Amino acid sequence: MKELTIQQKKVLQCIKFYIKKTGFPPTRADICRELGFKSPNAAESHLRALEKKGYITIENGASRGINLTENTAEKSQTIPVIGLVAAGSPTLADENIEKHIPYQESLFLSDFDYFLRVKGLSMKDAGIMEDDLVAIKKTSEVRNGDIVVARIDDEVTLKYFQSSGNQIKL
Amino acid sequence: MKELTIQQKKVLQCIKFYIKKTGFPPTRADICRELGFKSPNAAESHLRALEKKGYITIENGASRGINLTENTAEKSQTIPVIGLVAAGSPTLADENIEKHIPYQESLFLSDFDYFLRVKGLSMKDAGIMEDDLVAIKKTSEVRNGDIVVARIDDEVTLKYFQSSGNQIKL
DNA sequence: ATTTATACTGTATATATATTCAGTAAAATT
DNA sequence: AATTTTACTGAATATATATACAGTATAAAT
Repeated sequence: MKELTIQQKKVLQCIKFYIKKTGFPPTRADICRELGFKSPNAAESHLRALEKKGYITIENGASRGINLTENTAEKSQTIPVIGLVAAGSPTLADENIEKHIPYQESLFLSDFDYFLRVKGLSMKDAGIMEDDLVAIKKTSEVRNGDIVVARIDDEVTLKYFQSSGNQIKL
Repeated sequence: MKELTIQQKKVLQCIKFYIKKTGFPPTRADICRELGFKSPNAAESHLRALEKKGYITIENGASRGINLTENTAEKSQTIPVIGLVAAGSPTLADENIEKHIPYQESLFLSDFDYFLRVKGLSMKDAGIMEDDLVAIKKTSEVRNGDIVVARIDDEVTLKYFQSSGNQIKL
């Protein structure tokens, strides 16, 4: 992704801050007010630059039609731990988020969205044992041999992904 | 917090859905389009009712100035857990529901209707073990290879779905 | 019995807002 | 050296949008 200039970073920060504060994106005039610009075109130009560089998308014609791109959207500081299945212990099953672990980016090579606690031994051949934590990343591309959180008829389990022609084998 | 009417719930759901989809709140016209209203005042009235009952706040004069209240935004729905019974189809009847567990929409890519607790080891090759929870979605289309909740002679089990011509193989 | 809330249609309008056009000027890129 | 990008001011405008006003009708609350 292309680098941002200092001013563009300020505008992006301004958008994030505004959304956090009000719950909806700013207008051009709002950005001008926050950053001291005197012409709405100053904001407009920066927005188009941010769009061009892939940090935001703009819905043309719509007011406040600014949308942060996925990688731009602010990452939560803590990573939720979710129990995949609740076998046995009913006390733990009462909450599906077991806890939050503070997220330190440097600890992991790749980034991910949440931890999943493994129940059952279905993946023991892959070295994933019961109560292990699995880092899950939401993505749209899958390659053969990947271990995925599979949704079959909208049921959720961990599977190998194997696609051969039309068929998908799990 | 005051109870919402069915229509007001629909409007609130509509707002949530719109924000999730686009990243910013809907206009009155957007709500009308989504829910089939023919007058922007229909949306306006509902919004004012939702504001009065404390589910949203409205910034007067601002376009798309709708903000979900903390209570409204973080309110996690609960989904029922149903035990897989030997005979008869699983229903959402109260006597079949083991418990409700809090459900956070953002954690799963798709939505589903209820959890089913697995009894028996018929699907152990697919990695579905006893006491696992399976997320079930009520649907009318089934594809080959899907795992479905099958009912054969009043017995409910999980099966692979395999259709070849007229025959259905499980 | 009267008031209030719900649930709309339909019209109208002030203004909030995006967006274009015309400039100026410096910095970065080719 | 020429072009593009950055970084704005300032004015103008079409339209997107909130919002008020005038109705109709039913249900719920007081």
